[in-house]
Amino acid sequence: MRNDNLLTIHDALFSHYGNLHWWPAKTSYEVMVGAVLTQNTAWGNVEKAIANFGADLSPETVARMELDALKEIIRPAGFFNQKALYLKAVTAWFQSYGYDVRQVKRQPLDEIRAELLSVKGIGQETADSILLYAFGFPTFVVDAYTMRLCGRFPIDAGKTYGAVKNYFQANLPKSAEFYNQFHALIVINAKEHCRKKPVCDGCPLGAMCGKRHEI
DNA sequence: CGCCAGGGCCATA
DNA sequence: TATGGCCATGGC
Repeated sequence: MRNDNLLTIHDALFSHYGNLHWWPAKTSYEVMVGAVLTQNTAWGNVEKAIANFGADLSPETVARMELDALKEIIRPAGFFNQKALYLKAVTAWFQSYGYDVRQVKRQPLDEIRAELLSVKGIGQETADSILLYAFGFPTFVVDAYTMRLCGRFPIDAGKTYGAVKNYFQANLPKSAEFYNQFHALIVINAKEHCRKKPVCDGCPLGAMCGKRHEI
């Protein structure tokens, strides 16, 4: 086995979980909101917050809403004082494109990414999540699950966000669809098996994992 | 009960 | 550049 080959890992996960067609959201804007709300937060809590918006989770609504009202809606997602400000900020950024997904997609990836990183509350992971899952840009998302995977496998992907992201992008087909799918597979497997406290029984990566026998 | 979850900001050295 | 403290809820 070539355990330095990310494709080996991807193929094993894909064989097990199949095509996930992922990120649980109906609209691009909902992806943006979810990306902010899930910062260091369990997705189940994000779902409660999303549900509190009711049928009207639109950028226009959030832009118009009183800050205190927004805080109450997103309270279940935690860190609501900051996240309410973050949602206002990213919504204002989206407004500069007329809330038009097509306008955003027309811009160069590097420019859009730099813009998002300048928005309060949007760090590298949140930016890449929005770029990939809301707008379909080919940029790989490095999250805690990805870092954990790298830590447990005998691969030298680097330590910083940028290093790991570059490693993935250098060793995978440059495709938004592929990045989307692979990251989704990493998340699913991290939740089911590659937890902080590992559940190795039945893990599709099995013997590939360098820490498999050290637990 | 304590631990943890799909981070990011800010102050400090 | 690189740590450390802080933010908050809900599931287990």
